[in-house]
Amino acid sequence: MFSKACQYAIRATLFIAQRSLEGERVRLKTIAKAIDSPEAFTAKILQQLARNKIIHSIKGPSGGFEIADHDLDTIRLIKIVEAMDGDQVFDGCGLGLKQCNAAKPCPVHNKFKIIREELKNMLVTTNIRELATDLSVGSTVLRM
Amino acid sequence: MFSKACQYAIRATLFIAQRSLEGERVRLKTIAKAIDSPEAFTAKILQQLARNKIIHSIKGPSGGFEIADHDLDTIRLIKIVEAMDGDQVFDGCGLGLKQCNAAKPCPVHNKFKIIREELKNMLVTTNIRELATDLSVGSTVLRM
DNA sequence: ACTAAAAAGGATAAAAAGGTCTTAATATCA
DNA sequence: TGATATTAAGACCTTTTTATCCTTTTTAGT
Repeated sequence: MFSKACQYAIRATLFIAQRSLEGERVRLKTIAKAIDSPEAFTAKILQQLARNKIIHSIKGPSGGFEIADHDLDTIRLIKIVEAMDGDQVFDGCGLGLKQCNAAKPCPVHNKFKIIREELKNMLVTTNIRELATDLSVGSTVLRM
Repeated sequence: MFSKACQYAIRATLFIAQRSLEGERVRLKTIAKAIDSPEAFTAKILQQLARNKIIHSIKGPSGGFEIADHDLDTIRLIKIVEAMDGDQVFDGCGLGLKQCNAAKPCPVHNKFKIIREELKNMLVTTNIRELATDLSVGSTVLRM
């Protein structure tokens, strides 16, 4: 469904969010260990998230990554997915047909449409605070 | 959502099905042109579909590909998707977590679950005759 | 100012996906 | 039976994705 980079990005964002709720800033190494991802690759992903204003990065000793409290409410899952994978997940034809649209639908157009719309809706309505809070309450882990 | 190979596979299968409805057998070249896919790559995909008993291949002059009439009803979209992409599309965690399940769900588990189930349900209930018939009735094309 | 700790960025490598080409196998038909 | 048309199969190439490594930049603390 999503690229590996996108999956790491969501896991990393949730972990940072959870720590940000507690007022803590986290370093790359900590994040990579926590979400069980390759450290160097994760660094690239965090850069991309920072460029897209999804997380905030601080250089230097005692630096790291954090998410401002008010961003926890405004940042939705879709923002992460779009930053990493673009929008071809929910837009575009399920069969890869460029000319497929409501006026000239491919045979599975309408069947896919419903699912894509639900997926998009879910991503648009889910914010980071909600997920991070769930994460803190439950015993769930972001590792593999 | 699906790999390119899977998209080509669905398009090819639908095209073959449509022709099979008319009692016609189609050659690789015809298929590749009809669905606008690279010929050599399509050949490989057709082999895979044949090995998975989704289509039937006939060698030699006047050979080609076809789908037996009764198969048009029994073959569902999911069979194609599973043959090409495996089952990680609807099974497996949206965040790539191996340990994620209902007992120990990741934060987005339940949100994804609904969508995955609907996707799977759609693929399980959609058969090839239905789609091929739609294709014949409408003016829609399988090309890009 | 100096040092150490952190992220940023560039170059490169490995793996997977996407795609091509050549040869073999098989079937038809003169 | 032999020539030919067609798919099958596997080797090979290309591009994209995933991943690593090394150097540079920034910054806090001393």
